[in-house]
Amino acid sequence: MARIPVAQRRRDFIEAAVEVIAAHGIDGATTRRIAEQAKANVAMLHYCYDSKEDLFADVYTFVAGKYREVIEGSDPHTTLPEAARQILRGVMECYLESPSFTAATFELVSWARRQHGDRGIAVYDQALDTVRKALREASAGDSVTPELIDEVAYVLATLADGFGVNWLTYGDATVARAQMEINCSVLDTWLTTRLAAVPAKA
Amino acid sequence: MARIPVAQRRRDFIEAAVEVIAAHGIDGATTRRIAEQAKANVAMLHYCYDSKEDLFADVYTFVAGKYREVIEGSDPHTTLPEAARQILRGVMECYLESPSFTAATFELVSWARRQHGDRGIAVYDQALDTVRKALREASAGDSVTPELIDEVAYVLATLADGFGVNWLTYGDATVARAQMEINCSVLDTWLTTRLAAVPAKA
DNA sequence: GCCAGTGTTAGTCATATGATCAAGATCGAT
DNA sequence: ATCGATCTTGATCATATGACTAACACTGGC
Repeated sequence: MARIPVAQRRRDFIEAAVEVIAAHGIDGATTRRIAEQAKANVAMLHYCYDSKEDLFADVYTFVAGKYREVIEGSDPHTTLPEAARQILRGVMECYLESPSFTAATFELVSWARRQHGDRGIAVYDQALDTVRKALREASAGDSVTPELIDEVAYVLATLADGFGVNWLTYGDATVARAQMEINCSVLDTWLTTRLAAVPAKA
Repeated sequence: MARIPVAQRRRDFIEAAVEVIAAHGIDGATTRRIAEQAKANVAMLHYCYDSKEDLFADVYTFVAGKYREVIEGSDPHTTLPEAARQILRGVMECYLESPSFTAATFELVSWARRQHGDRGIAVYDQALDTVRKALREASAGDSVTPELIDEVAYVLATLADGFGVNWLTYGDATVARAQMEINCSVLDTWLTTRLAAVPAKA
């Protein structure tokens, strides 16, 4: 009987939950399945968490945290277009790296829309906000309008989401890599044109 | 007691199913809920359809049909960029017009990924294929490589999917309209640059 | 008044769920 | 070696919900 401290067990359950949500959807993510995935047992799950809800709360913060990590990971001392590029690439790379994370996130957001519960929308919202903040910091010098920041953030989200849906649907990493490049070039061409339209608006 | 012929009833059930799938996900789309939404009862559903599966089959073809309709709706005698523009706008307009259809489609595709069952992926696949065909027809004269067609089709899908996710998540039609315009301009700038790179490749 | 198509009520049966418990196993400090 | 705290387990509960059905009731044309 391998004795594992509760803290580690909790982490295991969170990871397992992500995996199960990716594979079976939120509704299919039952305590039994999660326990099995975590190589534990239903009673163990309730030993670590009072309820399924409690576990899921941890899953939300885990997912949100990973987004923050990836988005803030880009170096802050750069230009707006460079920051945008890095964020988009970072997120897509992260999706590519972990299909389960990607799928779980999409399930979460989709589930949040159905329920009125705002936790899942919060994930999307927080991520977008982090993006905006990062973009704002990168373009600190060249007074850029908040509207433009919003626009860039939205385009980033769109390209990342579109990439995610396609990658999840087809599941072919080679194809996905190619499409990652396409998305980057789409962002690039649009950004140059868009920024040229508002040139160094002092 | 309003007597309604079976054919009409079937149509009602299909529409009801779309609504329920949008609101509760595929797993939450139970016969009870669908029947209730269709202002009928479970037994009536089984009077029109042998099984839930049978009804769902009709739902798939309904959704796939709507995509084909929208995509092929654009007039065929035009240029590649114009066709691309029209398709993207058409699809986004269609999403905007019917959130339930949009949500149901995304649920379907997501569900298809989870199951191994290919029916949902088929919807995505068919739609992409229809797009490719439409683009090919539009650019019939100016010998365009199949690779370029694929690329444009993918970008269209990405922008449409990204739009869909955002629109579903926030549900604000005013915002969505603005973002529709942004997506169109993204497509435009990218397409011009992309096509300029391969100028009239005779 | 009959009969085929249409509509309803009230169930059956099977399965899966989240949650909990009592009992045991293991460990670390004393 | 012992003892309390920490982990682990299989079994069980109460309940909800699912798809599907059987048997009966209404309607309207003939």
